[in-house]
Amino acid sequence: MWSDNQQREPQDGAPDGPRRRATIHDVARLAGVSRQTVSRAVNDKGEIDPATKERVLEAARLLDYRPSRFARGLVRKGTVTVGLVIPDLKNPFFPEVAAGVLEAAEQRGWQVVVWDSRIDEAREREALDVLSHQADAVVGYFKDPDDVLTQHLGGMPLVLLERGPQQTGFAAVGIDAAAGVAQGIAHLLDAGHRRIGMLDGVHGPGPRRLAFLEQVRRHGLPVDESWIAMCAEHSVAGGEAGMDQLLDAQPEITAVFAFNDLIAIGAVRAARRRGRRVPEDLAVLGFDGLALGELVEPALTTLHIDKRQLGRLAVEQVARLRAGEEPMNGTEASVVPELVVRASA
Amino acid sequence: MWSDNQQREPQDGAPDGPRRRATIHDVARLAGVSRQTVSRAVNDKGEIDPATKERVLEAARLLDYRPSRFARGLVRKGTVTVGLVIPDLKNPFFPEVAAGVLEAAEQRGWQVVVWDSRIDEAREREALDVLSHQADAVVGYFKDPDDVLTQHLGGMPLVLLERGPQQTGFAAVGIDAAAGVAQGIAHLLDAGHRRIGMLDGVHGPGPRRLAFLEQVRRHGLPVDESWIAMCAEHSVAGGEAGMDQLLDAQPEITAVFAFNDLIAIGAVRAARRRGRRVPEDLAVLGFDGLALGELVEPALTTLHIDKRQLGRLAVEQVARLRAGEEPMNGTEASVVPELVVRASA
DNA sequence: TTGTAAGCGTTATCAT
DNA sequence: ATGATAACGCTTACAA
Repeated sequence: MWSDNQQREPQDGAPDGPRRRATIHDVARLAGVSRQTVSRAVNDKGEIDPATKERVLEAARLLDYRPSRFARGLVRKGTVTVGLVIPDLKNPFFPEVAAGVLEAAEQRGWQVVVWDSRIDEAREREALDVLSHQADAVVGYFKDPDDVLTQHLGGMPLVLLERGPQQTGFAAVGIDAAAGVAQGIAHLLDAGHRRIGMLDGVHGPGPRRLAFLEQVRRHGLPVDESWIAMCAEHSVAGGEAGMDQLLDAQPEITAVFAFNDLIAIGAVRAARRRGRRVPEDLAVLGFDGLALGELVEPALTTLHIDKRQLGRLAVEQVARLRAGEEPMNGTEASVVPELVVRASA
Repeated sequence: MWSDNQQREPQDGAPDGPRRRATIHDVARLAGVSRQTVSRAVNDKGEIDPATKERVLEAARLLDYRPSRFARGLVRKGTVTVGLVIPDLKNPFFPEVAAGVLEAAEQRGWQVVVWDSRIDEAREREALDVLSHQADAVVGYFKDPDDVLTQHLGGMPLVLLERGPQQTGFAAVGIDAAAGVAQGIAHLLDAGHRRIGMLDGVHGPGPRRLAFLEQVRRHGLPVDESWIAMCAEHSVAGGEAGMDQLLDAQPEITAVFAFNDLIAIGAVRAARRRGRRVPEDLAVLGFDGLALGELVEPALTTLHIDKRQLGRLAVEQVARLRAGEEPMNGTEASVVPELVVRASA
């Protein structure tokens, strides 16, 4: 029987190995119907006898049949998968961005496959290599310049997170650092500070540092490289180390602007460890608006960013790209920080 | 020319709509070669003239051609996608679990599509409905009982997170709450506490509460329902509310064991707000070991869980399931908490 | 080096 | 109500 079906049956060496998955054909055979009928039963379309339907479903159950998503995808269009590349799941900032991406994607019926690049450029590229085969578009944080990205993209649409128009030609969603920092420095100025340092988190002169320098110069405050310390890590530990450095270089500062909240919290800890009271002796201003900032002592004054919105905007850009519309750059699509005054500054 | 190709060209109504994606066929036509040759060029196999290869690649570029992942998946086996369902990306606990899942999945060359169920059982089911069509297995947090899950699984393998053998017949990865709580209560006892309350986070008598009751009774400490308060939310706010409740019901307690760190931090805040010093008047013990616990004041004593490991173990279970091996339950595969003593207790 | 043919597992269309 | 047949877009033999 079925002698024409020269299906290579598994050798049955291992008693319980991962056998070949059952196909619609197998189910049809077992139920004694055509594949079409199986399809109808499984997708419960009408036009099928309840009795045969039950029989088919039973056969499917028996064989542990699940339709191949590939075969389905091939014939039913419209399954969209976007890749999301995040640098560091341990920084509370990024899970919130991810939440925004997931939320917006779900509303459109899209799926999101996530990659944790762990702040490693090689891993960023690796993510692109893989995702360019598995996703319809990618959203994420990348350090590489446009040409390198293009190389690993294989033509797949990309939306960059936190990149301004000067930094990339790709579609992007930015943070209006200038607007944020202006508020922050104004606040420090109001409190009487004239000697303000910065704890930066990136090497090149990124938007936050640039904005800082502009504000500080506009108000005629003293500043040069020694007023800016680099934090190797975007973490509390990184902030502590950076603050130590900064305080060694410029002991006279009365306020610091930190690249992000984690660094700011580290700065507070280092300052206190060195005997300075915060904010009395040293004011600390963060950038992020993490929930965490409310829980530390003193509570962190910070430039709050709507992280979910950042994620949502990115998905919106993907939609534009897919629709063939003109993508926006990180100035046109951006979220603007809002000063939240708490105790630290 | 090509008059046999009755391809329905897009009506070209919208000038820039999302046209039909180019297929390997289109590229072949444009380059004047067979589809096979295109395939060779794109996947850069050998056996192809460098000149034609270049010509093909150019054509592909022109048409913005990207191979269909569905067609590919159909013919090349081995693309594995696992779904990950997480209840709350804003609780720092879960991103770390996710990081573990991502890490282990990546090592196996698997992809992970993530769903945020936002602690909503309806959304959990929805996630299963979708993922049962798009993933090869699912890992995650689910509240529904086994039979409901089965219904939405469509035969797809499932690995439950933080579920013991009494709670599910599915494969699972658990947390050895009993071992953890034993350490915690012993510590409180050592410090002289005899009146210990609990801030629970789930309604039914979950493993943490059960373990708490067992320890407390074993040591002959007083306890009844009034010693346990429910926190509606697993958050700092939830912890504050719960602590208020507990302190109203049992003002005499000198220590609390909290369902998780966020709740514990809320408890500290509520206690202090009500004029109690922590830990002098009231000791607070958390459960999670969030990094955050080191940053609050006083630093949180907690039962630390290796969250990444939890995620890794879950992926390992998926591998077993796929290999047809016997899955483990949440006792066989589990992570055991470790007491980390800091200032709060 | 290149092309032809067969199949991967499904669904849509059109008969029956 | 059910079945045949033709796609869907790609890769892997096998020929040429």
